[in-house]
Amino acid sequence: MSDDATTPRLLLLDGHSLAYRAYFALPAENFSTVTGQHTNAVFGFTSMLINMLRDEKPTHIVVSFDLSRKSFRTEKYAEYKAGRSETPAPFQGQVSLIQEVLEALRIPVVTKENYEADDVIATLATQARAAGMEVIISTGDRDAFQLAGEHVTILYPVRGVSEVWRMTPEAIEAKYFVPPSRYRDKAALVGETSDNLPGVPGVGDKTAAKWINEYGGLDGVIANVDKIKGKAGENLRAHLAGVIRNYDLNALVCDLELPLRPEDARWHGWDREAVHQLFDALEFRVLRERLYSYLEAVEPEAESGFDLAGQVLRAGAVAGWLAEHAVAAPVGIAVTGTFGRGTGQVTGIAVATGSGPAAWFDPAGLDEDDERAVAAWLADPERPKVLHDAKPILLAFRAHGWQLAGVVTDTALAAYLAKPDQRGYDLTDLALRYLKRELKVDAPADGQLALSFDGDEQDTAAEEAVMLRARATLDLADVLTAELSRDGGESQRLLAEVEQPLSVVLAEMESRGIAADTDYLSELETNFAAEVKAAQQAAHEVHGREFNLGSPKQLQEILFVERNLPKTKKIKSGYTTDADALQDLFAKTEDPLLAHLLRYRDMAKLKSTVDGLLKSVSDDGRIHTTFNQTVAATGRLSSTDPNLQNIPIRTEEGRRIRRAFIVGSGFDQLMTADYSQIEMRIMAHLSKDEALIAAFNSGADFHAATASSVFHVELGDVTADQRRKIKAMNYGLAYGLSSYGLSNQLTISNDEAKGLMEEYFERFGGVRDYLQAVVLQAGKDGYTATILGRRRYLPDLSSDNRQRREMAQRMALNAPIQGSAADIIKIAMLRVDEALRSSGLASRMLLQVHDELVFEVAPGEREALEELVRREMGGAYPLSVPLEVSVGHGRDWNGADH
DNA sequence: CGAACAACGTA
DNA sequence: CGTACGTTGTTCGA
Repeated sequence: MSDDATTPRLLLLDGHSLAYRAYFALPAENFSTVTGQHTNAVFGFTSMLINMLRDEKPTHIVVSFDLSRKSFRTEKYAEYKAGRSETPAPFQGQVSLIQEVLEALRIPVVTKENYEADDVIATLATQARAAGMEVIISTGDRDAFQLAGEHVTILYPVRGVSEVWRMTPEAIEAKYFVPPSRYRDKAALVGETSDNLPGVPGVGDKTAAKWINEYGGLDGVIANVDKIKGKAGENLRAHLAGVIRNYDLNALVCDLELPLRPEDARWHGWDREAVHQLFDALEFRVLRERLYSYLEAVEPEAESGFDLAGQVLRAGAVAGWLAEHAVAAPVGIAVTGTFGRGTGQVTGIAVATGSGPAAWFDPAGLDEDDERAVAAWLADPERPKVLHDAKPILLAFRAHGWQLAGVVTDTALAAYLAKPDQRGYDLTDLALRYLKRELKVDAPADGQLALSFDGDEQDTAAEEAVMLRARATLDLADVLTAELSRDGGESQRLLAEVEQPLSVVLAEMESRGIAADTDYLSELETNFAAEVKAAQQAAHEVHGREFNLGSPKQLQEILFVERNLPKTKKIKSGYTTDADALQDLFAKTEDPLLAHLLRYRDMAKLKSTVDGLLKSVSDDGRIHTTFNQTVAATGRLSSTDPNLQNIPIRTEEGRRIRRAFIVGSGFDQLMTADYSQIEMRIMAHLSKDEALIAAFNSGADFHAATASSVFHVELGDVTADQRRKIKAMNYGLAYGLSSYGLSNQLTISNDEAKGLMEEYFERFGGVRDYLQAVVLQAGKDGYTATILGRRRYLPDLSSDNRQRREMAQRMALNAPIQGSAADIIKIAMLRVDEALRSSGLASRMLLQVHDELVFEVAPGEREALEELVRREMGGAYPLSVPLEVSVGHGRDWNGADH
């Protein structure tokens, strides 16, 4: 029953006692800040506390401290705890620091004049038991053992700060031979050196226990004192007064008047910002990580209510409200509406101030003054705003005719930079995680929200919810800004100087879209559909009956059972039928069904791609993708609805789809500009490998140049096969390629692949050293970083599971390279955008495909645009090798290839 | 009807 | 047993 998750668990700590233990367990000279403050006791105490939070999962916590060395016990017996040495100098001041830690963690501290911490703990433990709570007590003072019971456990620190003994009644009885209820009796007889309470000479735990158990407690021992024989008996009679005094003094007081009841000590979590600042000051790096990783894993407990002075503004009231509340201090903005495809419609706008007032208004219900005021406010870069995921909102505002400027924090982008591996960055989730605030309140309970609106009785729950989101966004910005500042400002700069400005550029690109030739797409669709049908019929004919070629399940049955073909690689549901495997099978068996099947797959894929594109053409004849800025853990963008970053290019038939992306009216042609081998260039830069850098600086074909090095042949003598193999290596390196993988891809033996890799690293040893160093460093830091300091956390690097660990290692190899490439093209996009703006060119940027940018060229601007783009892309970031840009022009995306 | 899986397009 | 994505289609269980 004590495991019942609903039973409240109270953790009681003796602050002084634990701090003192920590002080002697950790060498003071190893724990001090730059200012000379010793922190060993603070560190040890906090470490013990975190462990107990983790292991005991208390719902309620109280820490008690002794107020001074004097107490009612010293009044009774002046020698009590006398003889203790003076408090060591390095311990001075650490208790107050511990209290600061507790304050930041929002853990209450209770003290009582004239009593010791143990008495406070005994009182709270007694009250908590009466209230049905589980109690966990941690103290280095053994007197507390008398409190142990079925629902009261003592954690007694031993050896350093990381080990405690769980002193259950059974453990106490096993160690001292008496139950907790007789612990006082035993302690009175044996004495307690640390309290300066001498016991009976020659009497230890065993003798005392024997007497106690024989006579039924200390009372019985005293009553029968004359019956006890021997030297021990004599000593007992000689020291009986001391024993009685000990018994009197070691009683814990269980009925103190305290300012707080156990029920009031429910732990609602911590002040993230305060912890951040305090741990910064204390220089607790590791401890902070431990605390964060534990506390963030805990299911947050939502705040039940939240004060917000919100009002629904009617037409004519908006201008005034904004003038009063949305001026110099940042406000949070949340909107409702529909978004996507480069546009949007806003149906409601909420604005929340940090001080409390919030408002909601309907953008369709504004009078002329309001409309002007809202437009001026939104467009004013000097009136700061905080939004969650500003891009779609910006697009919806634009559709309304409003410009948006002055976005100081986009909390979605901030949360992404803080933890780029998250599934999503939904405001509701973030509010719960970072603010412990529940936003999904359909019908707020009474008194949760003071909402004043004049006039008509109406349901305002929806408006309240949006205002709460606006406020949460504002509050989230503070927390995330603090979070991103932990690395010395690099992340904050990445946010303010790259991601946030980029979101505006992306919004423009989405808004523009790219012109599509729908007639041509329809024609393609018909063509591919016919090919699909032909391949399907041929397949059915060969096999002699109809079946669903699109069903891997049916396919397995047909291939491996009915046609009895050799088994392929195992997958969860049997054996794979993927293209690689079918190719292999065809090479082995020449079964004509396989050829038709492969043809079917190709055509069906192309057809579905064309179908998707046709469906996504907007009324303006253009396709408006959505660039997602918070999805890829490495820092890349992604493209959805439709995905324009995976339009076929490798096969001739696939390339036909690219011809459907055409130059729009009013423009002359499309231009593409892409970085050549940017990832290998980054590899050269980061690894500082002289040979690799030289290969790039030679200006020759990169794969041929590296192949000539590896195979020790002249550049002109590199064979196509040699180049092909080294090209595969070059690309594979950045992915953590194994010799097995390489042999698979090149269809060569594992030994040959191994030899190839050895030869490669023989010539490019710096690359191998770099890759090893990256994984090692990531293991130490817990994260990788790009050239702009974009982090990716990889906790699995220390996983016990080999598969997970090796996966994390490959991610660690790839993330700095792929991510730095993403950094560079993002900078390039910002530079190009700015240069286009300042040069007054009418040409426009339309798409980004990881290392490629697609432009629409305005009449007569071909040369100027090319020059501008080459300059801005090429100079985006200085590497130790040139950033080469290749450019192509054409009427369509295929023709603009190069 | 949504989740999971397989397959496959891109960099 | 090579990284990062998104989309389509099928299958399966709620």
